[in-house]
Amino acid sequence: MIDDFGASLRNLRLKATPRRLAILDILASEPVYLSPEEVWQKLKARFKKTGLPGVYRNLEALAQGGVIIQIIHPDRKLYYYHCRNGSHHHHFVCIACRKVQDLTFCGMNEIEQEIKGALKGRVISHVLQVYGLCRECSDDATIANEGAA
Amino acid sequence: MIDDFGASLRNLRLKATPRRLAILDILASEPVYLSPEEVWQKLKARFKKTGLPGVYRNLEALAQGGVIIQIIHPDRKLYYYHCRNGSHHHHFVCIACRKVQDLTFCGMNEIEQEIKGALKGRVISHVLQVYGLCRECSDDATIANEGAA
DNA sequence: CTTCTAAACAGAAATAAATTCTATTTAATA
DNA sequence: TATTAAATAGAATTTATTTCTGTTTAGAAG
Repeated sequence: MIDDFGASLRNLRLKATPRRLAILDILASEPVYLSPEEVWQKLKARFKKTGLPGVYRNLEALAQGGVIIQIIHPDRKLYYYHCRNGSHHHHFVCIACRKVQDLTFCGMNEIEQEIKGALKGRVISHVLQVYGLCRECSDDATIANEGAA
Repeated sequence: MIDDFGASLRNLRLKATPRRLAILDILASEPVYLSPEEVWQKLKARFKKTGLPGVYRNLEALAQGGVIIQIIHPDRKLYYYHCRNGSHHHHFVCIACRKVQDLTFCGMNEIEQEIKGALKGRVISHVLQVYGLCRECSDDATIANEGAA
């Protein structure tokens, strides 16, 4: 299945500009999340003229439209990731290799119950993200530790 | 029950300096989260000489030690909140009045199962935070809407 | 295929949250 | 009370991110 970025953009009333399509292509080709600066570096390989503010603007618009997602990172910088899975879900983020993996469980139903019931509040949005080591990086760490021991 | 900030700090091997205790007192007196800048403003009312870098350093050290918590905010700025509840839990944050309320549900057991099982990864940490309107702000919004209709 | 217009853009400049640095002070321990 | 590592003030700096201005362009309409 090939992603039709043009259609995604049309749905969002965003013009399918070469830079915008390239940014999507760059993100979709990566199994890891990228910083705006990194996206820009890769974009510069495809366009002689291209500015960082445009990258920021595009990433924000695409994330706003749900075509890509923002990664909440402990270092407080922005990162972006293209996620093929369109339905609501959360991510397990490897802090070593930056790989992103989908999670199926999201306890928001229970939490929403609690907020509506006990707190009588209204939920607008939520963030849930799990940090750790993916299988490969976990194995590496084990080997490294064994070597050191 | 009165919080013994001195004991908390001793446990963390942090000196109980007047500024540090005042920062804790300021945060513990607020039902809402504060920015470092706001903490500084309140601290300046108590000390003639006091600098913003010191506030940042203290807030970071205290959050590191778990005496206060960092609020992950959509505006990507840092906020801090003193939470009396020492056990693991998450928060419902009102984006209108900044009030913070404890949540009891945390689906990390299920998620940890999923990560260990299907993904064979290792969990290090997680963030879960819910944004919305608290009961009071929710009521206000309803009244405002009715007035407008 | 042209014309038109709002959106997208480059590049420079600005913003401001957060951090680093150096010299000075101070809390905690003996 | 002497000692010392930690904490601090205040100035300077960093840097991710945003704003601004003039130019270009994608997409719609004719």
